[in-house]
Amino acid sequence: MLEQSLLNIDYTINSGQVFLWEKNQDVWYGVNGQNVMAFDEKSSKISSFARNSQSFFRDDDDYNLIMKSISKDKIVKKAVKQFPGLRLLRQDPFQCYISFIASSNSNIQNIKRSLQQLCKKFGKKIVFDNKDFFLFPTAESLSNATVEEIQKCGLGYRAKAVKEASLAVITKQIDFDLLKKIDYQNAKDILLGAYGVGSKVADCILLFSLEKLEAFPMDRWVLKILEKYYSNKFQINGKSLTEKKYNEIHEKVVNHFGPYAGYSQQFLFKMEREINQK
DNA sequence: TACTAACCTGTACG
DNA sequence: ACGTACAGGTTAG
Repeated sequence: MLEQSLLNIDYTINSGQVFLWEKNQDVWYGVNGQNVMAFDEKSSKISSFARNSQSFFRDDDDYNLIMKSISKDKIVKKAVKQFPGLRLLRQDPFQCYISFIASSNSNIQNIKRSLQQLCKKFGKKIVFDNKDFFLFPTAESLSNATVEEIQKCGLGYRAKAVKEASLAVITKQIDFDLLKKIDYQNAKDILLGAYGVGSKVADCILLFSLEKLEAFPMDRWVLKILEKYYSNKFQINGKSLTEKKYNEIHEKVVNHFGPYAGYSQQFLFKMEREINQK
C-alpha cells in the first residue's frame, strides 16, 4: 500500500515515461508488458490483471531521501516543491525498449498511436475489470512480424528498428536480466549495439526499466533546460549533440546531481514542459 | 573524430 | 486547398 502523499499519479503518468495509460472515471489503466495495471485515485489502491511482484511505482525507493539527495540547487528544489509525488516508474523492459525506439524523432501523440496499434495487431487481448485490453506484444511476436506489418502501425522508418531490436532480444544479444545486474556504462554499451538505440533512447530504457537511476536522458527539451539554467555548470557548446558530447555532459550532470540524477531529470523535464504548455 | 542531411507520419500554420 | 515546418533522435557517410 502506497502513502498517497508520495505518489501523484497524474504528474507521474504525464511526465513522458509511459504512453499506454488512460484514465477511466477515477481509475488509471495502463499496459505494462504482459500485464495491465490499475490505480484508483480515490482509494490509492493498485490492482492488476496478472500478479505483479515488482513495484511499478517504485514505492521501494526512499522517496524523501532521494528528494533530499537531488536537491543540489535552487532549480531542482523548486521543481521538487512544485511536483510533489512525481515518481519514476519501473516499467516492463521490453515494452520500454520498443516504446523509446518508436519515440525517436517523433512526438507523444504519434508514439501513443503507434504503440496502441502495435498492441492491437500483435498483442494478446485480455479482459480486466470488465474492460478489453491488448497486452504489449512479446519480443517473439514482433521479431516474427515483417517490417511492412510493423510499418502499418504508423512507425515509418522505425519499423525496421523495432523488428531488429526484437530480434536482438530473441537471440539474447540483449538480455534485460543481465542488463539489470551490470553497471550503468556496461549496460548502456550493450544497448547501444541495438539498431535504433542511441544515447538518449538507451538512457530512457536504463532509467525507466533497468534500475539505472544515474541515467539522465537528454533530448532537445532537457538540453534546453541545461542551457537555460545550468549554462555556467555544464556549458553546452555547438548545436548538434554527438555521442561524445552527450557523455561529457552526462558526467558533469552526475557529478552535480549524484546517483539519483535520473530523478532530477524527471522533475526538471516536468517543470519545463509545464511552463511551455501555457 | 566531428559534423550534417535524410528519414516516416501526422498535425499545425500561413 | 496545399505547401511547409516541425516533433521528446539515430544512422550513414
